[in-house]
Amino acid sequence: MTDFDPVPHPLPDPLVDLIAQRFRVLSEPMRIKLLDRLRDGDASVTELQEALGASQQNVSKHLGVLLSAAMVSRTKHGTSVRYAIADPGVFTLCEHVCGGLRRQLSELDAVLATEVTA
Amino acid sequence: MTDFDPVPHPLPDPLVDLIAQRFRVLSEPMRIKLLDRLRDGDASVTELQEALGASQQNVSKHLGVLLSAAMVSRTKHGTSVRYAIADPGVFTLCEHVCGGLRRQLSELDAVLATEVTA
DNA sequence: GCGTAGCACAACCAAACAGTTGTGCAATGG
DNA sequence: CCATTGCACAACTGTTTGGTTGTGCTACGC
Repeated sequence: MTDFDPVPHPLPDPLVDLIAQRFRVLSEPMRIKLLDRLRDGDASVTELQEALGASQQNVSKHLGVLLSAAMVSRTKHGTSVRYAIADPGVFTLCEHVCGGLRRQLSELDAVLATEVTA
Repeated sequence: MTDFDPVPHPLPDPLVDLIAQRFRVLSEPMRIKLLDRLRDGDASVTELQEALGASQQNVSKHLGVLLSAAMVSRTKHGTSVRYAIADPGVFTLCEHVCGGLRRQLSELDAVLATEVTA
């Protein structure tokens, strides 16, 4: 259940589109911030709005995108609505990206170092 | 060198922007296809163009984006230019995305199954 | 040199998208 | 009931961006 077949290669077109679409969902700073905030636990739209300092409509809109991608879950709770992380895998992705960024910085440092040494 | 500090939380704004920017680079099907093709080894613009069935200018443009993100490397080789994967980490990312997609499909199947059983 | 092949750059167009404004709607408290 | 709170939907706007077209530039073969 947790181990999968290797990813096909070359990637079939429909899969390519799905992958790109997934990345696109994560390509907005506000959505990253929302996910990062939800890492502390579920929250209402109002709470997220205050945490990010954005308009209520904008927050709702981005939450809608995340919900469509099934990255968050939506639960009506009285007069309020609580959003929560539905796919913790997104954090793994972010960590890998951060790792990649650090790698690039390290390489840049190395290049600059040799540059100076030379 | 290969193990890093944990990712800070909450994510500082500049880092959020970097992460989102990185994801944005990967949010285009054509760029995913280019990376997938380069997985077989380095290639010239013309080769990539023929492999993807796209225009030369468009391929060059997307390669430029990938190059700016340091995901590919560019090497002049005679009258031709060879592009190659510079950051193999992108494939890890793609695999994680694929894994997430499969998880979602599995869950969907499970839901449908209980739906039928009920 | 001269024509050609390989590639990148700039200008343009159309589509997608983020953000705001305005509004509708459901649930709660008085 | 009625006003208020919490949220989502729709329309609009400015910006971004993917793709095309046109062009310049560099390296090679003749």
